[in-house]
Amino acid sequence: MRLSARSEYGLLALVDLTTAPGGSPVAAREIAERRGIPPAFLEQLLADLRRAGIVRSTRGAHGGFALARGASAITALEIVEALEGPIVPSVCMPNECDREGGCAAATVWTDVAGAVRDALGGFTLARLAEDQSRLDRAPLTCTPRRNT
Amino acid sequence: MRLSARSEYGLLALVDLTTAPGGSPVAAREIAERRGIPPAFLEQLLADLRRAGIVRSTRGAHGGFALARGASAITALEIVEALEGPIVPSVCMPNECDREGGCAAATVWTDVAGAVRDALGGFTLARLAEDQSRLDRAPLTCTPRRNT
DNA sequence: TACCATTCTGACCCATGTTGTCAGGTATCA
DNA sequence: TGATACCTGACAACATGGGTCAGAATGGTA
Repeated sequence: MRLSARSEYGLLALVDLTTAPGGSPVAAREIAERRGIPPAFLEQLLADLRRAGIVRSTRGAHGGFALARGASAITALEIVEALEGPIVPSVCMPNECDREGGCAAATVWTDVAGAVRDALGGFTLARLAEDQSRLDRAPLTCTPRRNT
Repeated sequence: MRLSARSEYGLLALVDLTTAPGGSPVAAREIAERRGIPPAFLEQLLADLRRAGIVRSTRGAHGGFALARGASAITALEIVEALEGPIVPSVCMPNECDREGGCAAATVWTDVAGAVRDALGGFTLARLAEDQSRLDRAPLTCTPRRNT
């Protein structure tokens, strides 16, 4: 029962973008270095976030990424779903279960999915960036599971 | 963001045990056949559930498994945690994050974990069994992701 | 126009986890 | 004593996740 590192990296990168001054784009490599994220991997994530309309990109020299909307209009739910697909805690969901009426387990998974969506939807990127800057002045280096 | 088939199978098997008459033990193979669960795999799950104190087993002829407690005293949370380990949605949880104060992402994962635990804790095995018998009279055959 | 910075895309690799299977051991009852 | 059924550990096949790499496309800048 866990989210992948994609969500972790994505949230960190977007918090980074939120604190970037003005609307000037930030290069992926710059974010990657600051946050300790593998650069090539981060590019993939940013591409997904762009396709989801969360981020906009400008190519060429002095290009990079910037938020497509205000940070208070972006929720953690959007980010996670953009990076991991829809929140579906099990294979046997109501409409995919072999049984017509669904089985009792399906109602459990539906409730869990709703709870997760509610929890994630309660966080805006603006709040996260605020929390972050309150947590520390030093550069953020939350580096989960780096293989040495 | 999903639970594995272990939880699915475990819930189905325990619902099956709940509706078993009296306290007489039910053989694992019997449950497996009725629910369409691979027998040897189910044995592993039942062993985990026994170690978690959710189920008690009696060996030998006419042996089998039965609930260790009343069905209203067993929650879906217990079952899922027994089969999949603790609900930890990400690697970077408060106490495991490299940063001392934790990063902003950690608070998100903590909230999500709490929401999932609450949702799962809201379901008792008794309610699930009741839901199930209300859903159908026919034998339950919720068979997720059978290969062919 | 030529060059460079940067995004973009797809293919690929490796480690790990999931979903089982199998063989044999052990306890209990008839 | 034999049949039944749990118990345990090893193992195999497959899917997924995490990450790398090469190269193409695009747009600023000199």
